[in-house]
Amino acid sequence: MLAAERRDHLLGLLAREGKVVAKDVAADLGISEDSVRRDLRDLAAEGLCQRVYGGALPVSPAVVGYAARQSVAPDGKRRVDSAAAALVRPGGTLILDGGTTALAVAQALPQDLACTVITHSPTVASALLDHPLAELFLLGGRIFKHSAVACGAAAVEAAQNISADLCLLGVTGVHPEAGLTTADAEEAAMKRALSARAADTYILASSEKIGTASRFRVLPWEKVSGLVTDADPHDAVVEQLKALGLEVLPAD
Amino acid sequence: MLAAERRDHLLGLLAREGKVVAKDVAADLGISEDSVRRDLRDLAAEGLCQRVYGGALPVSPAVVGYAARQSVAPDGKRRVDSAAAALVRPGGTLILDGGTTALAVAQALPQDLACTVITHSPTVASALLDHPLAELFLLGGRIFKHSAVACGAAAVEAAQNISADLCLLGVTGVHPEAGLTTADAEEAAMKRALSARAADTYILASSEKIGTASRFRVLPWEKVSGLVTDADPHDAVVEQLKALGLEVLPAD
DNA sequence: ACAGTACATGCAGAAACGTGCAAGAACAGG
DNA sequence: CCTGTTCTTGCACGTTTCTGCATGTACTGT
Repeated sequence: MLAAERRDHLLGLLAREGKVVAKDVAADLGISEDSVRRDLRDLAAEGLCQRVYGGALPVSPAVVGYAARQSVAPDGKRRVDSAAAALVRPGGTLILDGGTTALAVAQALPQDLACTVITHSPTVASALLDHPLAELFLLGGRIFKHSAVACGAAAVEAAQNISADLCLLGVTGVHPEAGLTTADAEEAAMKRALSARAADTYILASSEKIGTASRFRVLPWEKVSGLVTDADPHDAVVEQLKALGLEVLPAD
Repeated sequence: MLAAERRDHLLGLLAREGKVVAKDVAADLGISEDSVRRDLRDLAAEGLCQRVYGGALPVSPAVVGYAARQSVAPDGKRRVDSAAAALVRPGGTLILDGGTTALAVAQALPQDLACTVITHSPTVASALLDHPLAELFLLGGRIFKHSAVACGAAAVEAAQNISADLCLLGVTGVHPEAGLTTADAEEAAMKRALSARAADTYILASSEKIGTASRFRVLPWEKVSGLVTDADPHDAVVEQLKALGLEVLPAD
């Protein structure tokens, strides 16, 4: 039995039965009470349960959903996505790009945040199906399989009919001179079309993207409001971007 | 054993069993734990799994539940889906509805079948992303979460711009007098719009749907070419449908 | 107040981990 | 066909993490 499994098991018990008794679980799983207690302590530290004498109780349901999702997100991108999710205002409209980082953002949207999400990614849409409050709008078009998003003329046309407060774009390259770049021309055009429909555009860029460039330009810096990244704020490239007047949101 | 094989094996285990224990896999495959760990590390870097102490877990528990649900799909739907998939001709264009049965059809499409699939379901689209030959076109619109498909004016409008050889629709009720019915008016309208764009419309109906009716009429029998079902061909209701001139394709 | 239980902490053995290294396979170029 | 390069794989090593036990403390119910 994996340690992470135990944690899931405990969270499951909390959700299903509304409580956990350390002694019983230890007996059920055939492990020591100490391990159960340690797990519960950790979960409580992350806000996933409320520790009580003898076991643990769930915290408020909305918070659980959110925090539990956080706990299963891969650590690397986790901080970028929650920082990006925090940009979304209650009641606002968000255009969300495709790609793994954007998907992580979708999963990081708090369960108690009511907002409208517009996306051209069936994957992102699927991930948000069980979000209790998010309104979903899907942009159709021909699907580009390698990136799993709708692109092309139809998709760009569909994008013309929407508008939003915020657009979160993933890119493959973030470079001071080359600007924001990606590997496919159609994708680049689609990202441009999405960005044009939002008041503000922020770029999602995990640290390995910083300082690299791909074949096709997506946007010049002037069209971008900011950058969400987990890169070191004192990184040379990041400093250059700040000098360009870009808002850099550190993710930690 | 090829490295790519190992990766597939690991992903398969994750999907089927919901976890991977490095030690066990190493013993099973007769390779070192180091290789397993390296693979898991790589997969985690690509966001395909979550690395934990002792092994790995799927990225999202929801995905597992989903994959597990598929794998234990009742035999009934399985046979309906392959019978329906057989209706698709090489090079043809298929409009595929949303819902679990349609999803099963998507997964039953032979890997060597080149065709175009048009769908308003992000879930179906996601499922076909890894089909090597299928061309995918997504119909956008407001997402109705309970059924996980795009519906409404925008979606209907998007449907006007496409046409296809075959339309496969799932419904919740199949009744000789009431016709084909479903539980939601918007969904019913969307299904009508899809059906209107295809030369032939076939209905996907696992046996429990036969003889029942829901609130909203989707189509009259005249607009339907046939029915794919795993119900007994000599069932009274099925015989009635045949008498109406319907082609009934048995699934076995 | 007292007994019984739950708890935190420290500790030690075991297991898992990351890294560097070397042997071998696969491959490209001559 | 040979050679140099790159990639993969397994092993060894030191490090980190986990787990159960022991100990002393805190809490609960009678």
